Order: sequence, then C-alpha cells, then structure tokens
Amino acid sequence: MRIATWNVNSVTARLPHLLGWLERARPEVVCLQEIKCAEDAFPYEPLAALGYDATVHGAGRWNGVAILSTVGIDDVQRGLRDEPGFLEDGALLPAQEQRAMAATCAGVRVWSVYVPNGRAVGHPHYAYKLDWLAALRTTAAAELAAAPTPWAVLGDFNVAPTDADVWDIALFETSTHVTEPERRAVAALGEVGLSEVLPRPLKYDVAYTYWDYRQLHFPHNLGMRIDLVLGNNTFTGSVFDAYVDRDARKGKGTSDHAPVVVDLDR
DNA sequence: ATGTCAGACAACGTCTGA
Repeated sequence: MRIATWNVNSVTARLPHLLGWLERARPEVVCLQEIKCAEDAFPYEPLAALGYDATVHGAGRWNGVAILSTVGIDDVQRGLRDEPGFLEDGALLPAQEQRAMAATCAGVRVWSVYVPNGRAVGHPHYAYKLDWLAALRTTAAAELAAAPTPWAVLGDFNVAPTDADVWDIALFETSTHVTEPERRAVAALGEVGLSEVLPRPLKYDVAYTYWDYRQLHFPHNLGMRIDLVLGNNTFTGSVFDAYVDRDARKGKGTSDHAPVVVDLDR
C-alpha cells in the first residue's frame, strides 16, 4: 500500500496538478492539507473518476483537510479530542478550525493534520500551536491504547524537527518552526509510541518538503522539512520505502509543498 | 522590496494568511 501526504495550498487551484500527480504516483491513500474549500465545494467528481473516494473536513477560505482512498474509508473522525480553537480575542469563545481528521483505510488508521503555523514566537497563534500539538498527543495516546493496528499521523506540522531540516539555521534565530517548545511538542509524540518515517530525498542531501514561493527559494533549494509522517511500530515496521516527490514542486501553478510518499508491504 | 500565491470582498484593488 502507498500512502501520501500533501499540503496542496487550495485543492481547487491545484486540481489539475493533483489529478496528474495521482495518475503518476497512484497512492491508495492520500492525506491532503490546506484544501481551502468547504465540504460541499470539494471536487469529488474528478477524483472519483480516478477511483478515489474522499472524506473532507473544511469550511472555506483557510485550512481544511481531507483523506482520499481507493481502498475504502471507515470510521471517519473530524477534529482532535479536546481540540483547542484560536482565541484571537480573549472575549471570544474559541472556534475550532478544520485542521485534523482521521479515517481507517483497509485497516490502516490515518490522521491528516495541518498544525497551526504559529506566526511569530510569543504571538497568541504560537501558544495555540503548542496547545494544538498537545491535543494531538492526547488524541494519539487515546487511539493507540486500543488494538495495535497500523496507525499514522501525516501532514504539515509546521515544525522542522532538527537544525538540518532547514536550509540555514542561522536565519531562523527568531523564527517559529525551529524553537525548542515546538520541537519538544512534536518529540512528545514519541512518548505515546510514535516514531518518524524519514523520507529519502530525490535530490540533494535533505528531503525538504516546503519551499517559499518567493525569491526563487525552490530553484536555490532553500527549503524546510516540515511535512512529517509518524507511525506506531506496526506501521513503521511495514514501511519499505519513503521519499519526497520534489518533482511535484516544479513548474508553474504548483503548491509550495511537495508530497511525502510512504510505501508499505501490506 | 515581504520580491509569491490563494481566496474573499466588493473590486478590476486591497486585505489576510502563509
């Protein structure tokens, strides 16, 4: 089975690229992030024509996640357990955003997640990001306590796990994505039984998954590895290959993220 | 140059978020 994750930065803007990539890579299961469309505006038909069922958690302009599958979709869950919302103004109640959903596809439990960006260290969105990652850990712990079925969380974590996962750590001194609290929050997922599937790069030394649209970052390979796959032992033990498909970042009209592809011997 | 995108709103430009 082939499972992939891809932050598409709008599923409607990316539809031609997405369809072309699905035809080439033929993953059985795909976790999408930043679909930026409501559930009823999702392009179900062209995806169904390629054999994909879809389950969607989206509301419109921002965020939004989905799971595509050619092998069935069961036990869909939208949102994390006790998922926090972003509290822009202390007077408002937190409104949960569309950043996480799960489905079971041919016996494999997958979560598609779009972790909050954080915006700036010390910004309320940064605290939200850390709270959100804590809720992800709680949710993972609760599900993993059940039967040891293959289980994985895939998506845009907006965290680079090590200094080597950004093109120049010296430029990130005051930035989000590389701070110790963010890294600890991701590493804490290891304490509930998850470990990273490390993809191989198709070119260069590091399997970056994101390159800013601006300033020729992609041609200069000024990237970050922030789209991650973490699985339980049952999942990671059946992985025989994983890579970042940087070719999907090439050319006009692409996402600023590349897909991460994982191959399982099941 | 925060130099590129995407979406929404009321526009044909400006804002927000990444």
